Amino acid sequence: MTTELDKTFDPAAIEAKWYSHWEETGQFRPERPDAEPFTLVNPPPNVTGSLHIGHALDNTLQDVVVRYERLRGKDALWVVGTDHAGIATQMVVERELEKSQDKRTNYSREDFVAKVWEWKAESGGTITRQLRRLGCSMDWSREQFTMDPHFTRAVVKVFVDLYNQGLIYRDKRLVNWDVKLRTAISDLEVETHEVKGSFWHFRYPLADGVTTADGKDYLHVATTRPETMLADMAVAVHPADERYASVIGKEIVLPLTGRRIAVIADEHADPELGSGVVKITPGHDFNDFEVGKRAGFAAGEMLNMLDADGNVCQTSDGLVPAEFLGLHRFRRDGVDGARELVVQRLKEAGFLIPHVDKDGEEHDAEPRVIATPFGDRGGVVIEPWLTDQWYVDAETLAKGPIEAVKTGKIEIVPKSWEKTFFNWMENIQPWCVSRQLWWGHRIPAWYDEEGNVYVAESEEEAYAQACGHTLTRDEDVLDTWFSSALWPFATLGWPEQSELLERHYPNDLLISGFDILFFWDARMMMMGMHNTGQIPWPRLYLHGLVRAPDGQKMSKSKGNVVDPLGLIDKYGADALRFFMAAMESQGRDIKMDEKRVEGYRNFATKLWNATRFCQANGIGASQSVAAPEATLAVNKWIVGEVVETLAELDKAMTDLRFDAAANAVYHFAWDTFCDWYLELIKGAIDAETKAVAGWALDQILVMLHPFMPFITEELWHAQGERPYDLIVAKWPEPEAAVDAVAKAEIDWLVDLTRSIRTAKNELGIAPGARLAAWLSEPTALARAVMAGNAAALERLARFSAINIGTAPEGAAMQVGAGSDTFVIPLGGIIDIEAEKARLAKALEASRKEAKSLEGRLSNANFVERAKPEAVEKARADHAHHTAEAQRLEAALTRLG
RNA sequence: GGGCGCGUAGCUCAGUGGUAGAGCACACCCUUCACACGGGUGGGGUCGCAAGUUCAAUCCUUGCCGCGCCCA
Repeated sequence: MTTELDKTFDPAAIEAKWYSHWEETGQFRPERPDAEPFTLVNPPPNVTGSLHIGHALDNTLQDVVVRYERLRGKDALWVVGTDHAGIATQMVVERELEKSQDKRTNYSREDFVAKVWEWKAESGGTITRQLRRLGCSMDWSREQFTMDPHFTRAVVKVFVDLYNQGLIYRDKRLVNWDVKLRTAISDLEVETHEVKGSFWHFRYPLADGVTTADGKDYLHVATTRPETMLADMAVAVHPADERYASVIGKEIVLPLTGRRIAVIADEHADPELGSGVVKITPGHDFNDFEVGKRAGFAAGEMLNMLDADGNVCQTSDGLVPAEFLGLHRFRRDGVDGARELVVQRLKEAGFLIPHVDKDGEEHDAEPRVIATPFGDRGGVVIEPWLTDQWYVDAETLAKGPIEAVKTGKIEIVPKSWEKTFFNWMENIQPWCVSRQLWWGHRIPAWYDEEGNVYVAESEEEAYAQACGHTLTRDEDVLDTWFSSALWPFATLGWPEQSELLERHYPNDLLISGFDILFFWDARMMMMGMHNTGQIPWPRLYLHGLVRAPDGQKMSKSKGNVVDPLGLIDKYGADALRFFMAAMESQGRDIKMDEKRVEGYRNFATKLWNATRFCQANGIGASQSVAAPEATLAVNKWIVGEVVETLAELDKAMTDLRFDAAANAVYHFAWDTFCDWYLELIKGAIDAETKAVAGWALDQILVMLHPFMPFITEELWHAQGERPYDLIVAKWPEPEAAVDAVAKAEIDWLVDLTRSIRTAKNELGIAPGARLAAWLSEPTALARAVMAGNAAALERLARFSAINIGTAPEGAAMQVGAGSDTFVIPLGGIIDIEAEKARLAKALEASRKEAKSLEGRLSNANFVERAKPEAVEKARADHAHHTAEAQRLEAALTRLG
């Protein structure tokens, strides 16, 4: 029994119902112990996050894959969870506190962390609820969080193991310091932007009466960061720069501090740039740090003049004048900082070399565009800062993944990303993994009174190592990406060798945006291969960004973000999902196009109404997975069309061509099934046709289900009693082949129908007019169709009668189908000249084609050297067009 | 500066070594008993420019122009 459907399709009415049904009945991961496993892990969204359009794309693609594999009978597991997102989450909770004039430092670390957990319990589930609205079928019963106890154990073990293997170490070097968030960040979290700045020129006086070769008693240095001169430790010139050969090893008396610093030779100084002299501040510049090391300064000796907030502090030699202490590094909130004061004092003391512009005017500095590093979270200028941090030896860990991608053990789709991947991996820098935050995985390292470090999985073990020393635990936490890098295996229970892990690791595929290729994907490869000895997944699919309609990147500040939930409210989750899949053509960015989402909502409605038609005609749920027996050409034909569509769909899914897969089902459902099959069977729906039509509709529902899970599940049940829900139905197995004879007959019928419609339209005859047709010498094909599909033929072609024989003299319209020509007398109804013009136009087109093909075929080079298939096709096309031209000529002759 | 990618119908995008397709938009027709969130028909492209390879190039090669992204 079918359930009667409403006239209008309302997505909202069915979405919530089916989702909770699936989830409550455990169908996102049915028990399939004997089935082949299929595993996908979801890039864990930030626990602070809410669903944006990028998540909608990413998760739709994953859900399409998972539902597809589940329908194909696999033990499909889609791992889901959230990421504790260290900085982001801490910021959210700190902002909450600020609302009541409160702040983090009013609490103990333990109390603050407890507050974060409270926040998570109350507000951390937003995005997971939203993923449900999108219809995503992840296994919520095993939902994970990167700070779950078992996950934390995995993180600690990896840290300790890597430390013991010498792949994690503590080092004093420059880090990217975010002065707003007061933490180190990794180089990936730094974004370089070009900003307008200044370039100042100074005189650095030579000490002890030394002069340069050309008699100057100073060296000319230039800088975009004058404040750092308070911590200058040297001035460098190129060793081969003859201008300065005589002053190498001599000293400078640094203005303001009076510090005596040496002139050193280092290839970092480029003789071509400016004066060829550069100031060296090893404690505040990455290049200078390297120069400083080469000049013999140990990291511990390098001068530091800034505190964690970016304010000036006293250097270890105590030479920074008091008036600078406490000033911010540069102008902030309208208040001048150390930069401005340094320039002012140097100018007053005559050390500033003014910049003369092209109009001859003097300025303190030369305007310049400067590539400046900013923190991606805090948004402030990053300060290279000398601190002790923990580093992962990424270079060593990268070797396995590089090899895996090179040998094809890991395939990156689309392949064009491989070059980018290699370029980054082969030049990878030590990965700074410590963060000066309270929220996160605390680093399992303890220090004794003398500063010796003990790395252990627990405090007890650390004490055991420390032989009676009193220990203090490292204050820092780990980079969030350090833990999410373990996602493919720690979510499955690693380090325990559980059955789950055994079965589902390596995973089968990872789908992510290309923007996290380095942040996450590459690090999963490193951590996965190092810790488990196996690749995390054999395939990595990278998709692009969803852009605003005008092609711009969506951002809150631009105000051009499109809310996926709003689109779901308006058009339904199925429509949004179908849009995402249909637009995803391997890696290209997707421009938001709401009209297109609307179009897919229309598609859903079309399917809804097609089902209503079926119901009204006694077409219900199919009784078998295999195609029913068919004797009628239309039925044989539609079975064959299902077979072909299925092959197309499977091929597309194998290739991860989501657009091709979506379009294959769309085209079959709308064009083939609705526009032709249903029209062909109308008025002649016998038992066989009911069975075949019901089966064909079911195949649409199954094939479409990965893309549009809600409406398909609704219609699946509306069609009658079912042994199981669609979500766990059987993937089509028609056990039938394409019937070439049936196909030829239906193609002929379609061809005829189109020709008649076109002719009527061009001649201004009402489309519904029923006309008698004459066929003088029907082909075998025409006879077969007339015998087997008489009802459909009359219905679609709108014939009142088909007469075999010669048509009576007089005005007539002539239409072709295959090699047959129908003559349709239209005495008095049409303008003969109009019909002649119509035929003449068609004749011209056919002749032109035939001539072009003839030209090609008469070219000996083509016939001899082209592929045989190409020649064969050209011959066939030529024959067809020649015949068509003859047919049209005859038709014109007949009109006189 | 290095790397990657893009430029195909008005718009958004597929595509193939044998002279191009989809959706939307547009024009005209249709209140045909599933659907106007529909049906039918049609117009519209020198496939960025130039040279080369080839019997044949939108598809391959090179250069140029324009646009975007990543890295330094």
